[in-house]
Amino acid sequence: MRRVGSGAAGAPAPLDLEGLHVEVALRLASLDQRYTANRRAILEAIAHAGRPVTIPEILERAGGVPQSSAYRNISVLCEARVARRVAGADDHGRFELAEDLSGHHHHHLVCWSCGRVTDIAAFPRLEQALAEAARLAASETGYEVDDHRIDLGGRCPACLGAC
Amino acid sequence: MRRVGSGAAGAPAPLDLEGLHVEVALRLASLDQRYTANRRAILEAIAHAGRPVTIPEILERAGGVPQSSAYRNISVLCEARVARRVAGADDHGRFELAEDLSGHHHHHLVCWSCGRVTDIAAFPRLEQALAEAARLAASETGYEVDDHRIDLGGRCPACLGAC
DNA sequence: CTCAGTGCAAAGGATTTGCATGCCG
DNA sequence: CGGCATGCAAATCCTTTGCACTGAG
Repeated sequence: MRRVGSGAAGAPAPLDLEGLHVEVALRLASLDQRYTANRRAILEAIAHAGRPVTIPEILERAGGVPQSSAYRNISVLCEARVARRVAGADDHGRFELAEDLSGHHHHHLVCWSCGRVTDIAAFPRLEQALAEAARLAASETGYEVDDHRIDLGGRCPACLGAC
Repeated sequence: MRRVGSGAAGAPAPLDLEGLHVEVALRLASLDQRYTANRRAILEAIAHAGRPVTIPEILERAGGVPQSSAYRNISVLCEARVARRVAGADDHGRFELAEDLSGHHHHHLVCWSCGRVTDIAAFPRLEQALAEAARLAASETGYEVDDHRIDLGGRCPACLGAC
């Protein structure tokens, strides 16, 4: 589990767990939701992964949380804008910490062979061009554009090796 | 490589169905696959949609094709690089014609409220910045990057109205 | 005490697969 | 002919839900 693009090994973005929990509790509270042990476990599993994780991965990392609770709580965390659902190569749910909590805007590098997803840092130039494109697209289509996703696709080193 | 159609910017390029079928047959043949009636029906359904469609939508448009055949054939068409799977707001499969067949590189505008996906034209500046980002990401991660996807997210006019 | 959260099990949907048959090459 | 493609049905897999129970406020 490594992050690409920011910080030293192990502790990339200054993830202040304590502050994180406080903020999460706050956001949950605003929806009249509690910050329970299960939710903490799931939140930490996601926060520590450093890349989008699937439900099975969350279950492994959050040990002891039943599947149904994981699904239910992930859903709550997403509603509270604490987590975010992202799509990988396959059509199975992957989740990551909300960007305003993880502290760094990033995009994804997806291996279309094994489905692995790696975070990559955002590029200012890219963001700028994208913002412009979003404005134009919004005015052309009438959509209210408030988010974007950039995924690069390819094959990861492991899959390249297994060629 | 061939390009089908000659459309001006904005309007969907008029699809040359005949040439399209020839090219598709060719790509299938290279995988020792036949271009059967079902596959034609599915291909045309996708080609005419002008935006990523779900399996149910394909079934409607391709009338008479059984679900299992649709799934199996979509899979084959994707392997043959004739179709492409794209992810929408939910985690259900959406498919579109390969870009080198539809003739215009584009991105997607996804409504996270109703799941609708609208094609939007690509922006040169964005593509350029993206290419640069891809190069850098590849060298940092060891991935072989050969594809990208940009999705803008927001709410479509209909959903904005239903607010 | 009350209500949100929990956990189990069963339900639901989408997607995949086994198998006998049909059709193209 | 031989093998790929087909259709149907059954199997799988991921995800959601119903319901009774537990725990925090």
